[in-house]
Amino acid sequence: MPTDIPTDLDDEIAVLLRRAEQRYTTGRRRLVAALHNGEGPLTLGQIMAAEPTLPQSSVYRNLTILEEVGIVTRIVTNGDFARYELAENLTEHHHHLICTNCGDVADFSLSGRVESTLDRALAESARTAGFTPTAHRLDLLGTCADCG
Amino acid sequence: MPTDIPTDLDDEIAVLLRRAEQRYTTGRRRLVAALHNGEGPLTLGQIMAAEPTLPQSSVYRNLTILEEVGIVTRIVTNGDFARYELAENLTEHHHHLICTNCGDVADFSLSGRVESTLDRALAESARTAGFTPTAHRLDLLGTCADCG
DNA sequence: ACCAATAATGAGAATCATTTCCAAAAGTCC
DNA sequence: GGACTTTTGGAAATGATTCTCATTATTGGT
Repeated sequence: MPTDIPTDLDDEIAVLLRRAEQRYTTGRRRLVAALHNGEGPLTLGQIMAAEPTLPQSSVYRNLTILEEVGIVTRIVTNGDFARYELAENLTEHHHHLICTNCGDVADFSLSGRVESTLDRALAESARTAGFTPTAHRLDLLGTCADCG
Repeated sequence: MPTDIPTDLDDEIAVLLRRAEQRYTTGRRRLVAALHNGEGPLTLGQIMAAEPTLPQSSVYRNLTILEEVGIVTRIVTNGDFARYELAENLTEHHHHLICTNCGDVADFSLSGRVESTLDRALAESARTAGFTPTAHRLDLLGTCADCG
């Protein structure tokens, strides 16, 4: 479980934090590492399992700060707790497979062709509604491989 | 504010409830009416504003029951509270415009052509991941007309 | 319509993920 | 190194949602 972050990702995060006058402390780096290591967005419990010595209150606080700075995205799928992942600026545009049985969430991507068809259609719908879009979010609900 | 439900919708809901050995009481009908009247998914507060005499605990309890029966869908966009709307079986397939400023949620739809392009692409992604899809969920995030 | 049996209601208490407090520890800058 | 500012961590507070349980409504049989 080497909590490693690629150097360029680490640097990018350092810049974002500095720009917001926030420090890139050891605890925050370990938190980022846990998110980077996980496949798909993680619950608080999963983060704490990966980094058991980080205190809960600090994890919550830092997740909030990292979200404000644009390093972390908080998502609420449907269950009782939130999940956190690195923001798309720092990773790649992707979507989520949400298992309605066990609650687990995995990532997937669509082809660029489908994405742009979608983006065009969404832009059109937004314009009609006088809505200024900044991002979209697409989830597929169903049963994951483990839940058969 | 005539809390009216179209007869066929009302009948359909009655059938779903009876099938689940649940009663279609006055309180539940008023709850359904509030959801039907609202444009877009409503928070508990918005429901209570529309039907101030319904007690909170009953609203919560009935929302849960109606969700289990497949009459209501609970969605959590990102804020601190859940929102509720009539299930798609009873309405029409649609998506949500989520204002990241004021938190309000409005409905919109895509053309059948875009929807089927999307469905095909999603089915393919799901198969690759060994995932059995049952539905998809697509949100557009941004700023609503009111928030300029 | 009336009765017994069963399900739903309502007011408040309990739950639990998340936030907040604040004194102690760490980082920053000169 | 020292003063200053930010972060930390443990524990207490918050607040949306859920549960409890005595009371009330609804149903089906007669």
